[in-house]
Amino acid sequence: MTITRAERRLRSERRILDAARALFADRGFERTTIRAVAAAAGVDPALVMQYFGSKQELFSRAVQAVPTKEGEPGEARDLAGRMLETLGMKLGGLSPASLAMLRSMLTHPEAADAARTALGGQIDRVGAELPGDDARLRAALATSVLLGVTVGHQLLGLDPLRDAPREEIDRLLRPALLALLGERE
Amino acid sequence: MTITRAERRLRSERRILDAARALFADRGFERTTIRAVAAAAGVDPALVMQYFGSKQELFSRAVQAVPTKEGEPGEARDLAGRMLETLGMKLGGLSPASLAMLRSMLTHPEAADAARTALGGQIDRVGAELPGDDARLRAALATSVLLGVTVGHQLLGLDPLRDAPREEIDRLLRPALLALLGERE
DNA sequence: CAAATCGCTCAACGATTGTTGAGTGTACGG
DNA sequence: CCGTACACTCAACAATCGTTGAGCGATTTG
Repeated sequence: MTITRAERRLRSERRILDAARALFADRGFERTTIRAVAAAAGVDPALVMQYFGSKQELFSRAVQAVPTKEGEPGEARDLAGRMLETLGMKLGGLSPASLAMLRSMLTHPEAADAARTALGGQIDRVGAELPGDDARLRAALATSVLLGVTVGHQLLGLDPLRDAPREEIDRLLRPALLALLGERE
Repeated sequence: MTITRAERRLRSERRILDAARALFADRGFERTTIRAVAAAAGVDPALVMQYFGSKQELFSRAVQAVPTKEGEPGEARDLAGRMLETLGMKLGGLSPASLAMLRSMLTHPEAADAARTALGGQIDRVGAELPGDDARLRAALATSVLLGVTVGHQLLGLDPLRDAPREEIDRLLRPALLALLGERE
């Protein structure tokens, strides 16, 4: 029942990271102040600096995705289904870390780099499974399509998307994705 | 050859607006400082305030789209073609005003409102031309699809999209759009 | 031609921000 | 049980930001 010192530290660090993720996710990098993160974590602003060194470093740490365990429940077999899962169009939605990155990707250079890297990885992975010499372009378009729906749904909150059940979105999106990926499968 | 006083004022106002649009478009609202806008326009920061009242008001004015003349050259007849044109996937790309709005839409509340309004209008317009009771959802998805490609292409600069000629993107995107809009036409 | 008007600049204020260094109290190791 | 180490706070600094009010000089007006 006694809480060791190292444990206290880890606990504080996690509370700060959680608060930072939440704030970064719904206000973006610039509008999120270290003081606000500290307040939300019930901690002094100086402690945040002491643990993470700078606001930028805090952001980087907050955005680092918790390693997704391979072979999750819904595990889809076809490429389109896997893509729909990856970008959170199914199941419970995106992680706070991903949302934080997406929220700032248009206005914060480091977030843009992270987004380019993440999306680039997805593009390469999908492109490798497609035939033809426009495979990469098709993959990039398919990834951008899901990015757009995610942005419209999770970040902008477009009414028709917010109101629609996720399976309905999935159902309408799948044929479009298949058309993009080359009509095969 | 003499420049009247009113003319000088209009000229300065336009230079400020142009500079503001350019800076808002590539750094977003928060990272764009009034001092930077003034410097780019060759003017004192106080003048910007005097003309526009506040940074927010400057942003609103800078984002106001120049009224698009109806019936432009490329004038496409089918719905998919018109959508592709509207979101700048064809021709010369988006206006600086639109880019400025899109750049800030995830992090600046007023820009988000503007984006929701603009995209909502497009959704209504497209949805009105579709049959079925999921018309609005289909329209919202189609609009989000183009939003995603625009974001990936113009704002994030994803390599495969940057390198591809616009007609190629158009060619690959059209079947996907048609699949989303209901397979008709 | 005198006076009012107007485009425009200068200098500064107040608030907020990220960041820092000194200090405090308590768990820890010997 | 004592001294060290460490989690944590307090107070402040320096820079930057949006914003303001006074003032200058040229142009317009009567």
